[in-house]
Amino acid sequence: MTPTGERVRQAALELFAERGFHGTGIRQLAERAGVSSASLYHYMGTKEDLLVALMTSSLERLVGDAEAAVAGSDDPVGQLGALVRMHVTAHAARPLETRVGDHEVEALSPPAREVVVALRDRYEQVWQRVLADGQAAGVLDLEHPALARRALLEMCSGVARWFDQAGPLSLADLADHYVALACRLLGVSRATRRGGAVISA
Amino acid sequence: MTPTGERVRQAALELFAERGFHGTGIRQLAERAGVSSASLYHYMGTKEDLLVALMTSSLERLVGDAEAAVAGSDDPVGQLGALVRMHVTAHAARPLETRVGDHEVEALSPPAREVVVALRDRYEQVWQRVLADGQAAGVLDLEHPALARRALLEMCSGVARWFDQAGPLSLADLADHYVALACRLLGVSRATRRGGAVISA
DNA sequence: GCGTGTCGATCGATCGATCGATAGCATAGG
DNA sequence: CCTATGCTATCGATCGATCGATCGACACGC
Repeated sequence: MTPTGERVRQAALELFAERGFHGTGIRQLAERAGVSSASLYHYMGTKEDLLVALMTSSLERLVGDAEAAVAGSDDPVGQLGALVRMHVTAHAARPLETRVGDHEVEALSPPAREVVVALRDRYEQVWQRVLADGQAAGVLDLEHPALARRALLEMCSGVARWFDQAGPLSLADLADHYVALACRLLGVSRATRRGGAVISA
Repeated sequence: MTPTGERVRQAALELFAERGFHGTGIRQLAERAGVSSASLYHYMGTKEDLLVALMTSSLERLVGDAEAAVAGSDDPVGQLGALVRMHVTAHAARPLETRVGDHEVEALSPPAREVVVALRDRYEQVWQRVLADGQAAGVLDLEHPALARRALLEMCSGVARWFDQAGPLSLADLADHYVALACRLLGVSRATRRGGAVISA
C-alpha cells in the first residue's frame, strides 16, 4: 500500500469512528488525508467500498487471532482466558477499528452487510465452541450458554468505548482484570482457576 | 402531545435507531410519520432538537427509575439487583431509545451533548454509589470498582443489541439471568445471595 | 376572522462522484 | 543523448441529486 493510500485508510478510520459513516463527508475525508476529494477516488472505489475494506480487514484479523488463541491450548479454561485476553487487548488498543465494526454495520448495503455479518458470526462461533466445550467438561457453570456468551462479549467489547491507552491502567493489567471477571461470570471453579496458569500467562 | 406529534417522535426513534441520525433524512422521517416534510416543522424545531428531545426524555426516565430502584431497599445487594433488573428490562423492552442514546451522542453539537452527557453521568453515579456501598459493607468483592462498574454496565446494556421480545425468553427471565450474572461478576457472597429475597423479587 | 395544521414549491448548501487536464517519471526507440 | 510514449498521481471544476429548512397559500373549526 502506498503512503497516501494508507493515510486515506487512517483518515477514514478516524472519521468513521468519530462521526460515523453517514456523518463523514468526502471532503472532510480528503482534507484529513491531505489530498483533494478527486484524488481520493484514485485510492478507493466508492465511500462504501472503503468502509467495507476497513471492516473486513479488521474482522479478518480478529477471526485469525481468535483461532490462534484457541489453538494455543486444549484446555477450555485456558482457551477462554486467551480469547478474553486477545479480545480485550484488541478492543482497547485499536478502538477505532472495533467501534466502526460495531456501529456501522447498518450503514452497509445488503450484499456488503452479508459478508461482514458472516465474518462476525464466524468470530462468535469460536467463542460459542469454547463455552460449549467448557460446560461439557464441567469446568464452566452456565445456566444459559447463549445468553452468557452475549453478556461476556458485550462486557469485553465495551472497553473500546472507555479505555484510555494514555491512562494509568496498562493494556496487560486491563486484560488481566477482564480475564478474572470472565472467570467469575462463567463460574470457572476455583480449583481450575488456580491450576490454569495459562489464564494469566 | 397531539397524535401526529407522537407519530413524529416514534418515526424518529425508529429511523434514528435503525439508520442513525445522519443516515436519516427529513423526507424519510416525514414519510414514516405520514406527513409532508414541511409539516414536520410544525412539530419540531430542527432535526437535532428532535434528537435531543428523544435522548433527554429517555435518559431522564432512566435516571428516575434508577433512583427509585435504589430507594426501594437499603441493602446494597438488594439495590444492585433492583438496578440490574431495571436497566436490563429497560434496554430489552425499549431498545430503540437506548440504542439512540448510546450511539448518537457524537452527532450532537457541543451544547446539546453537554446536557446529555451530564444526565448519563448522573445515571452512572447511582451505580457507582451502590457499588461503593456494597464494597464498604463487605458484601461485594471488587478488585477495581470503576472497571467493574463499566464492565457491568456494558454487559447489561448489550441486551438492547440482541434481545428479541418476540423470542422464547421473557423479559422477567432475562432480567433474572442478568441479576445472577451480575452477582457472580461482582463477587456477591453466597450467604448474601441466598438471604437477599429482594434480588429475585 | 383567527389560530391550528397541512402542504407544494423552492431555497442555498452540501452530498458523492466524475470529468478532462496537467505534472512527474519511467522506459523504449532512434 | 534526446525525445516519444505511457503510466501514476494529482487537482480544479463541475455534475445531478439530495440535504435541512423556509415560504406563502389554503383548509378547517371555534
